[in-house]
Amino acid sequence: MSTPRSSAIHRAPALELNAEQRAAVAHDPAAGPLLVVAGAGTGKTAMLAARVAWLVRSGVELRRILLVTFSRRAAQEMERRVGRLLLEDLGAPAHLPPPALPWCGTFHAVAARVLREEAPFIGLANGFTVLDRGDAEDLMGIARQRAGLAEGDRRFPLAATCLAIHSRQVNTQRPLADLLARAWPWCAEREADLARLFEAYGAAKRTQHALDYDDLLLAWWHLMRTPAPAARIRARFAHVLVDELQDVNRLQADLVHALTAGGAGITAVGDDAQAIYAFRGASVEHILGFAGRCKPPARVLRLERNYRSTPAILAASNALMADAAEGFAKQLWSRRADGLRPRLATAADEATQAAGVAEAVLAARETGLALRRQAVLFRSAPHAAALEYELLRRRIPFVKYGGLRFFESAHVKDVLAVLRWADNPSAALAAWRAARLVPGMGPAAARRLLDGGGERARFQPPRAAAAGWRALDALLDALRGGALGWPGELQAVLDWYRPHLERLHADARLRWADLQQLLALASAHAGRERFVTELALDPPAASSDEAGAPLHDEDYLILSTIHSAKGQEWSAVHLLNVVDGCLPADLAAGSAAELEEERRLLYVAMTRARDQLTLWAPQRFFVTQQRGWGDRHVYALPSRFLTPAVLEHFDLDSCAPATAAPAAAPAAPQDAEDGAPPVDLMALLRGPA
DNA sequence: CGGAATAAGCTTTTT
DNA sequence: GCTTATTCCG
Repeated sequence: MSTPRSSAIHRAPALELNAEQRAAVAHDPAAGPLLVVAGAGTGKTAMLAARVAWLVRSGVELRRILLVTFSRRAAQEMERRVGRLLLEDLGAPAHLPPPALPWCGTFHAVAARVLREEAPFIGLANGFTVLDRGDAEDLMGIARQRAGLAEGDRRFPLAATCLAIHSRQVNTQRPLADLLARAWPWCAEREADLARLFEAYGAAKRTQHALDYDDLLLAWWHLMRTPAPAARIRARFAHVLVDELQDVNRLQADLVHALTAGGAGITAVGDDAQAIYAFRGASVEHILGFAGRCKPPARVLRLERNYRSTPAILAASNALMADAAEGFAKQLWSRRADGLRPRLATAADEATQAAGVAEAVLAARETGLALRRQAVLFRSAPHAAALEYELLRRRIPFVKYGGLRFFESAHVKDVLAVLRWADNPSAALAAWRAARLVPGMGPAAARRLLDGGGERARFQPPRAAAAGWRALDALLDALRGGALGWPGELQAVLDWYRPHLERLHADARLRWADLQQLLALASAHAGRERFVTELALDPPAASSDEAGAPLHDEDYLILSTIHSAKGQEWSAVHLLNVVDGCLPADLAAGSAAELEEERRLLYVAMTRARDQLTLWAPQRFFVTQQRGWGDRHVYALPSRFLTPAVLEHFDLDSCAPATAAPAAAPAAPQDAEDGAPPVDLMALLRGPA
């Protein structure tokens, strides 16, 4: 494995901006809106932060600046950077707490805040709850069952699919029939039923005063079309800065324009080459057409000097995008020293790939490159399964972003449901979930409870459930009593839940450990109410992120889906499964547009690397995930995006099969011996794989 | 009515 | 492997 050169590590200058960046930072808002097309690694975040600081310096109050970012992670980063710049401006010592950006967050988080303030004016319950995706799915599932759609000889799409269709419809504002024909052709004949189901779903949300993610945007949008509140909101923000404009959907784009008159005071930033959220209703047309939609048309500036990657990595990335269809033409360049050529490593199979990555990561660490400055990226979460196993076996600590989340596991949801129910007695979903944990309480009894408005006092449990019900009832009373304190309340729920956990799950021990983590996480929050609401909008991004707080003192490797890696950078990047079927993904290779998005995904992944980039291509796969193939393996070809013109920029080599490791083969369960550290196989089996 | 056992379909990416 | 529907038994 090649070694990194420590001298090759550069930081984008935080204070010195280049001419293009300076022009963007100091663009006079009075001269009209501004669009900055900023390529990967061109110091976009530094520029945005500097612009906020510049606005403040020119007399704008912080609370009149709205900064919409794509993820909560990006919002925090922005807050940190702006804070630092403002402190410098003040000449204040760096250890002082930086000033907070009061209006900085995702579209959804900002929407929730705006709606809370405006709720009384638009007939929305002030204490509305926000449904996370799991909640929304459950609710859709209940509506689906109630509507009787599940019966009969024809299958009806699953709750999750229904929700996806509904969400797409809301976010693109297009007719249902259109969407079905395009993306879910096998559901087309159920159009009428789906429409009926969505009605019922909407009604259920209304009676519960609950908003799902899409409703947050939709309600905000309606608000902006109502003169009085719209005027109030517009008056509140003098400047609107929008990051990642290429990943905005129709509703969000409309919101951006609605927030200002003709685009006055808008600064939008994005890169059409990094658009990777079409599946969520995003479309590049919003960035491509942005300037023209503003009155007067927005000024367009480009940032093309890359501060992040070596020319060797940039050349490969540029070559990849040279094959792409249209967009803003740009060619990234860098003044860094050439650096190592990117590497394309072929491996016999995924286990060999995993071993190769682990060895490369360790070798780099030996040369002084900390684990957290390296990352392993992949298209979808299961691709990392073999690697996770290998890292556990070798005791290499890691944190994984994306994929199945901690808060989506059944046991965590159970516990949270009890807390939510205590928090809001009319939270039907929470009650529905929590009540059925009591043995003897089935769907019929739970429905009876809900039909009675969820009122516990007047509910008669089935005789078999009497004792269990009394315990739950007492627990809820205790939670509402407020004498337990926080996180004592959670502790009480856990004590109550433990026997149920053991009754319901064979792997109760592991799940119990998760719940202990939940407890650790909870102590960082102020109280039950805050914990429950904050969790719906901002669940920790990684499975062991905040939950595994002790890990933060140590060094650990980053594993992340490409989507979750957006806006991040690492010195060394490994990209797994750069193979047809994985990248591009089978499911996404249907249309030319989808294929282009897969190409951009590869581009995003490659441009995360500062100094070293390795693409991996295993040749043989055990296809457990695909239907019809059973346990057989399949031979894969390198990704179709690796054309000869692209490969010119790579060094090719093949990774020998793992040396001493029959252990690495996923099909061999007999390797618990040989002095290797005990591996938590169950954790893996329970994981996203 | 409740619940265990069985059968069958379904699996990307995220706020 | 997961969820969901169905079947059968107490």
